[in-house]
Amino acid sequence: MSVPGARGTGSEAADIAAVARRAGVSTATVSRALRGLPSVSEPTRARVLAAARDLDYVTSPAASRLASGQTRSIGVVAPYLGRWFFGQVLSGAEEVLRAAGYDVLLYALPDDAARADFFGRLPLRRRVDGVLVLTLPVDEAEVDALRGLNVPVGSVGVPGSGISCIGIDDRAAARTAVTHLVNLGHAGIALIGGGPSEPIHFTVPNDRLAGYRTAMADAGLPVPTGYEADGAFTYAGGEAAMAGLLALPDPPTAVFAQSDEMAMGALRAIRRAGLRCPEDISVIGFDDHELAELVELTTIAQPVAEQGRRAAQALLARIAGAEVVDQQLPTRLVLRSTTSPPRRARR
Amino acid sequence: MSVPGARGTGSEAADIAAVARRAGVSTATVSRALRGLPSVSEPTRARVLAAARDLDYVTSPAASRLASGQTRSIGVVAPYLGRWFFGQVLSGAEEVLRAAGYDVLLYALPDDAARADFFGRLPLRRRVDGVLVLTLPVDEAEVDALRGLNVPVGSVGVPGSGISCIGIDDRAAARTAVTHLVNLGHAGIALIGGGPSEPIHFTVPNDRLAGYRTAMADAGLPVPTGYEADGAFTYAGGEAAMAGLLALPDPPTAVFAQSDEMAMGALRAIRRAGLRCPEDISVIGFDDHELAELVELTTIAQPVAEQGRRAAQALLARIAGAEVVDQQLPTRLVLRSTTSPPRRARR
DNA sequence: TTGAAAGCGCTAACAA
DNA sequence: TTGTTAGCGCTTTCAA
Repeated sequence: MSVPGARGTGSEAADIAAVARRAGVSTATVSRALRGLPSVSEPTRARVLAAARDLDYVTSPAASRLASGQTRSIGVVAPYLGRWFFGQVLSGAEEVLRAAGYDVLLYALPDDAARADFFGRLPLRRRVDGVLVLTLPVDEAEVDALRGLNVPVGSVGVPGSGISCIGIDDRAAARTAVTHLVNLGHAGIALIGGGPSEPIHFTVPNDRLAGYRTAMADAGLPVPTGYEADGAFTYAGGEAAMAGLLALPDPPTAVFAQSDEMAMGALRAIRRAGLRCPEDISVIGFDDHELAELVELTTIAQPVAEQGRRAAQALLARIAGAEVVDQQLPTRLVLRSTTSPPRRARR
Repeated sequence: MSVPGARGTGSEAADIAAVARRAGVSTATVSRALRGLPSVSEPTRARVLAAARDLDYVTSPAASRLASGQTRSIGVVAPYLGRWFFGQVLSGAEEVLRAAGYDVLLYALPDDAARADFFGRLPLRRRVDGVLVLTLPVDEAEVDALRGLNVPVGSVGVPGSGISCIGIDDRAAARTAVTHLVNLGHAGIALIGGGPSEPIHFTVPNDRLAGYRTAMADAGLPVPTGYEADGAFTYAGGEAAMAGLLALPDPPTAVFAQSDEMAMGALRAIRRAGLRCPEDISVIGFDDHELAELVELTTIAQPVAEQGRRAAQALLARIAGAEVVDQQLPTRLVLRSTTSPPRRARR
C-alpha cells in the first residue's frame, strides 16, 4: 500500500519538460542534474531532484538512448542457462553489471539453430554497449561477427583477438588432475570431455584435453584407442561416455572428467555396471560443483562466480576506455573419496 | 571471414532514410515493409527488403521504442540465478521470449538490499512490455509496486490479483510426499522448508507446509516442537536443518524436504552424523533435480522448465490482449532409495 | 498503397 | 552555471 514504487494510476507519466517547469529550469538543466553532471549548482540540483521526486519522474531509456547513442545495456551470451556452471557465472556477472547500472540482456544459444540465427542476424546490433560471452564455443567467423558489433567484447573462457578473457589455466589444471591419478598408481586413465570437433576459439575442452595428454606423456603412459570419450559436458553424456569406457576390452582404472556433472554421470554409470568407486575405478572431476561434496567427488576447484564478476568488471573497464589484461584465476585440487590407488597397481 | 554478420567496418550504419532512398520510397513505407504490415504491395516490399539487405540495415531499437512506445522487452525477475530450479525455469522462459522476438532483461534479487532497491526504484519502469516473476517471494506492497509498472505481470509460482500464475499444486504434492512416508510406517516425520516469515504472496513454501501439516493431521500424527525446520532452500541450509533435527531429543525417522537441494544437504548431514539413509532415517525431496537420480533420492517431480515456458507464453498472450487463466501442471512421486519403512515401526 | 510531416522524450552543442 | 535549439531515427497520423 505504501511502497515507494506504488503510484497513483490516474496521471500520465511525467516527462522531462514537466520536471523542468516545476523546478523552474530548462530541460537541459534537468537532464544534467539528474545525471549528476558537475556543472549544476547545488541549489538547482536539489530543486530538480525534488521536482522529479514529486512528479515521480523516470527518464525514458528509449529517448535517452536515442539522443545519447549509449544503451547502458550489456548483452550476455551463454550456451545454456540450466547448467550449474553457467548459473554461477551468470550470477556473478549480473551482480556486477546491475550494480554498475547496466541492463542485462540475456541470450541463450543452446542449439545450432539458435547460434546460426544469433550470428546471422546479430540481434545485439545497436542495442548494447558491450557483449559478455560466457564459455561459448565460437569459431573464427563468429568472432568476426562479434567484432562486427563494434562494441567491446569480454568473455569467460573465450580468448581471441579483441576479446578480453577471464579464465583459468585449463591445461595446467587438467594436468594436475591427471597427475594425481598417475601418482596414485593408475596407468589406464581415460578422459571424458567435450566433443571432438569444437570450434577453435572454444579452448576450454581443448586445453583440458591437451593437459590430459601432456600428463599421460610425461608419465610415459599410452592413451589407448577409445580412451578419449565425449561426454558433451552433461550428466547424461558423462554417464553414456563412462558406459562406453566400461565396455572397452581393456577398460580404464581411472577417469578424468572435464566437468563435475560429467563426473557424476560417470559415477552413475559405474554404479549401474555393478562396480564401485574408487575401489574398482577412480574418478576425478572439474569445477567443484556445489554437490560434489555430497558424492565425495575428488575434483579441481575453480572460482566460477568470480570469473563472471571479473569478466563483467573487465568489460565495463573497456567500455570506459581502459586497457585491460586477460586474467587467469587459480584452481586447486580438492581431494575427496572418488580417487584411490588401483586395486592392484600395474607395471 | 564470410559470416553473414560480418561487415565492412568503414561505412556508417545505414538509417531508414538511406534505405528509403535506395528503394525509391518514403521512410514510412520502409517502416511498414520491414515490419510486415499488410498495406504494402509485394513489389514495393521486395524492393525495400533488398535495399535493407544491401545496406545491411538494422532498425534502431531506441528510435523504434521512442516512436512506438513499445519496448519489445520483457523483464525477468528471479531471486537467484545460481540454483538449479531457477536455471531451469529461466531456460524455459528465455526460449519462448526469444522465439517471440522479445529482449530478455534479467534482474536477480538475491538479498534484501537488491529487493529494496528494485521495488523502491522500479528500474523496469518504461523499459519493458511485461514482467515475469520467477518464484520470488513478494508481499502485498511489492505486488502493488509491480502493478505500478502498468504492464502485464506473469509468474511462476506467484499468485496475486493481476498476476497470471503458472505453478503446481504444492499443497497436494507435499501431502503426497508426506503420505508416502506415513504409508511406510513412519510416525516421526519432520519438515525442512523455507523460512518461517515468508511474505504472504510467496505461497510455495507455505503451501508445502500446509500439505505437510494436513497429511500429518490426516494420519493422526503429532508435529513435535522443532520438527518444522528452516533450510532456506539451499544445500547448506538443508544440511544445517538436518543437523538440528538429529540433535533433537527425539529425532524424526523421516524427513520431507521442500526441495531436492535441501534434501541433498540433509543426506549429507545424515552421513556426517554416522547414520544411514534410509536405514536410520528416510528422506524425500521435491523437484526431481537432475542429480536426484545419482543419489537415489525419492522425490516429487515437477516440470520445471515447462513452467518457465508456460509462464512466458501466458505473459505474451496477455500482452497481446488475451485473457489467460492460471495453470497448474502435474507432479508425481518418484520412488528411489532414500525412503523405506522405519527400522522398527512405532505405534 | 504511398507520402509528408509531426512528433516520441531525451541529450549535446553552442551561446549567454 | 544555465538556456536555446537542433537533432537522435524511428512510427504514425493524415492526406492523397
